[in-house]
Amino acid sequence: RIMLPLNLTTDEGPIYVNAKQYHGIIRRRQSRAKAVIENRAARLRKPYMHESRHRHAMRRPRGCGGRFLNTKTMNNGTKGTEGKQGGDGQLFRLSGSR
Amino acid sequence: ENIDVFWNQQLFEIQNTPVRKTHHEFPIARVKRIMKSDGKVKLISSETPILFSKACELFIMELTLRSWLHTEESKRPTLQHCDISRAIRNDQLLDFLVSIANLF
Amino acid sequence: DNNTEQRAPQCLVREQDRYMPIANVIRIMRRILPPHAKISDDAKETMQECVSEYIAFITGEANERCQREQRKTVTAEDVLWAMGKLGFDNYVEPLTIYLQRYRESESSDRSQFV
DNA sequence: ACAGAGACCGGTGATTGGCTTAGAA
DNA sequence: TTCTAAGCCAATCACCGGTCTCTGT
Repeated sequence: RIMLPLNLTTDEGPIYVNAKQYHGIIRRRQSRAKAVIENRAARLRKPYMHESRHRHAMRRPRGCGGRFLNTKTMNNGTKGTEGKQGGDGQLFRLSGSR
Repeated sequence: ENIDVFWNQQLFEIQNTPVRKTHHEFPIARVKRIMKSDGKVKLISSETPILFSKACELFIMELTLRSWLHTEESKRPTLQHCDISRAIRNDQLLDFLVSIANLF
Repeated sequence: DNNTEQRAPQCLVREQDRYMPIANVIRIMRRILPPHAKISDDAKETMQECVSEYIAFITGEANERCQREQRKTVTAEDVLWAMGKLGFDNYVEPLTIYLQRYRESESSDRSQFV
């Protein structure tokens, strides 16, 4: 086991690593530090990646359990008088399928 | 140990699964892009990302299994971040991940 | 369409360039977990980051061997060699078999085309 | 001659959130 | 006990793989 050079970015104390991986870990650490400096790499993750897919998901019809539902099986009542019962096969949560 | 039977099982699967049609669990183009993120890499053989795709399957399964052992030890049904961190600290093979999975 | 994707100018490198698709990662994780097992969201993201680091770590070692031998192309043999040198001994034999079987299937496909 | 990069294109599976309640705390 | 968060569903569209030309070895 070999001790890694103390990293200033982390408050962690000495870290000992596998001798076989030591040099590779050092190289990767340098490469990542360089990438952070060049690309301003993201520290936090975005809530979603694509605006179009986000809008698609928001616009899709959902069952009363919040699930996306099959639009083909759904369309029974042509009028909007009662949308809840009938075609919606997902009215209740089935037990054991959280 | 659990890990040993895992590797015997995987070796058996690879030897016995017919590779009729080339179906990969991971997109080859993205494996190649991640490899290229290292600016020093110049050319990449066409079969290298295919090999890496299979290697990623094995790696994810091994790390998930090692993490799950700690999940069971804590009597939880949910594998969470701290289980992966414990798995990384538990084996020297995973030392290369200490930088990215910071927790203790 | 392309303009709508430019919302957060925080990072120049997109997540879809740095990580494997998370749905694929989750599918592989569930393959070895018991059916009743659950996975937290940050565990999924952590596994995603670990896989990327796994590729980059081994690629870096393989590429250094290429540079030492004055070659420009990273081959499958370079990757297998790097895995062995970095201590991933369990991966070498199964992946060697896998590579061998892959090459056999590909050469048989090409001989079929006559 | 060979092998991989890059550009193009058409098909397709990864991405995606509201509700319920399991289960982390 | 309180109340956070993971699974569930499937339709769009960004991306993947296949094919081509071009370049370097």
